[in-house]
Amino acid sequence: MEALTKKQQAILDYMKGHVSQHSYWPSIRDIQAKFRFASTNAVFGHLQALERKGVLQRIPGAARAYKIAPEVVPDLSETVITYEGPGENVIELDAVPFLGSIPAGFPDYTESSGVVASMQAPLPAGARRRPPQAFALLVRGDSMIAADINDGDTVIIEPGTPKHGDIVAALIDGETTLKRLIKQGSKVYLKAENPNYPNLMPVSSLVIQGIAKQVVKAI
Amino acid sequence: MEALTKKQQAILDYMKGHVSQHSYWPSIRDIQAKFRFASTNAVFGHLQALERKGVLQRIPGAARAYKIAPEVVPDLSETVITYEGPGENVIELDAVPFLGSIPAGFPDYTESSGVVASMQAPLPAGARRRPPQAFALLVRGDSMIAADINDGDTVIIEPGTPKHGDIVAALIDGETTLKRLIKQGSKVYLKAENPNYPNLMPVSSLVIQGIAKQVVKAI
DNA sequence: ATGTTCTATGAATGTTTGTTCACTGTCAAG
DNA sequence: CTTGACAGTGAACAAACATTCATAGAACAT
Repeated sequence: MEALTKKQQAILDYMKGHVSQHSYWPSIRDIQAKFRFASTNAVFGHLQALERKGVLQRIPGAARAYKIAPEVVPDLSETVITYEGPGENVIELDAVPFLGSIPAGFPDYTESSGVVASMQAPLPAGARRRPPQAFALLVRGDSMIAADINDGDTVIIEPGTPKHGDIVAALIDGETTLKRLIKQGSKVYLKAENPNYPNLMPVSSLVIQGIAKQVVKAI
Repeated sequence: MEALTKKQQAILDYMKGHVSQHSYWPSIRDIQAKFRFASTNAVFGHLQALERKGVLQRIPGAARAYKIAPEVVPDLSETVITYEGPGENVIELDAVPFLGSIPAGFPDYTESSGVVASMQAPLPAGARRRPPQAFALLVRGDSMIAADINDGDTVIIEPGTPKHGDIVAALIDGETTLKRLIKQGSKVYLKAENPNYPNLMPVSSLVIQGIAKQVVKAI
């Protein structure tokens, strides 16, 4: 499998995030607006590249119609992880499905803050039929650095309803972010664990993907 | 929640099945062709009705873009079911998620054979983020009558790779069917367990949703 | 130096697709 | 008998959308 360029990966990630959040694919113009292209043809070329490299299938002539190759989903079958499940039982997972990368930075401010812009939805479209209860994500960015979650680390995400103080994976504007959840009364904020970033980020409509339960440090 | 008419239910089911199988929504004209309407407006009216009744959300102006209300998913929380899991352990599930109805008949021949045409994809779009490993389906139709699976029964479906002779839930042409899987060499057939129906149904591209593991009889 | 690939702009085209309007028939309630 | 909700035909429109063509700068290997 030919490797993807940074922009191709970012576009693919955005598309996956859009599907996860909205349940339908973005149009070419949606992608164009997201990445601030001046021409739809820029997007078109990237989509062609994604299809040529075998990670995306376009349906000719149809609007907002794509498929994603299931094979793009890697896994952590080689890695043995002790995984703290709900309750007190510790499960030893030898094959936590690995479902992509995730940015810990602010999606829309990434370019000016030096955080890697690439992010990935936790559930690729081709593999969402019967996803596991828990999954692993690769962290990109440094906004969780104060929580000792750094670029390159792997985070185990478990579905569930998060409490105040939990580190959550949340979908905001089609992008997945990793942040600490702050509840103040009825208001919900996301807090980046990096002193260089603004502390509280008010969230109107956020979709919690899951709760970060364990971090596997990069070596 | 206002009740849906038969046709509305069928259209909603077809849309869900289409998303499950193709990963993108059907266009109005796709639905029109499926139900042999002479006018797109027939579909349009039904979609309006589905939205008015709160089970479907349309995105105005956008093509192939819909959302499904998560609340439409009922459950079996009241029912306690002993569920035979993989291996020999028997699990007592008190809340198997209930994900819709399924026809046991032939999707395209239903009108002439008296089988209820309504079917439903096992994973509604609004609830597919983190579906459970096992789920329950309501059986519609009588094509599995010889296997003592009748209209109104509930079947517990478990994901997995089926063997020859297993009763499976399979997606064919956007519709979910419940049939026995027959493997003859490299060829795969689906067999309806009803002497009134043609015995073997050759399948070119079928998507196995899961294997029927247990039947909860209707009372 | 030079061709090639990648990435992008800008404009144009033609199809797909949602949406609207006018009209008809059916069926049950008042 | 009438009214109104429901389901459908048929035609037409306008916006959304994918796609194509012409062009060009940057990076990079030959």
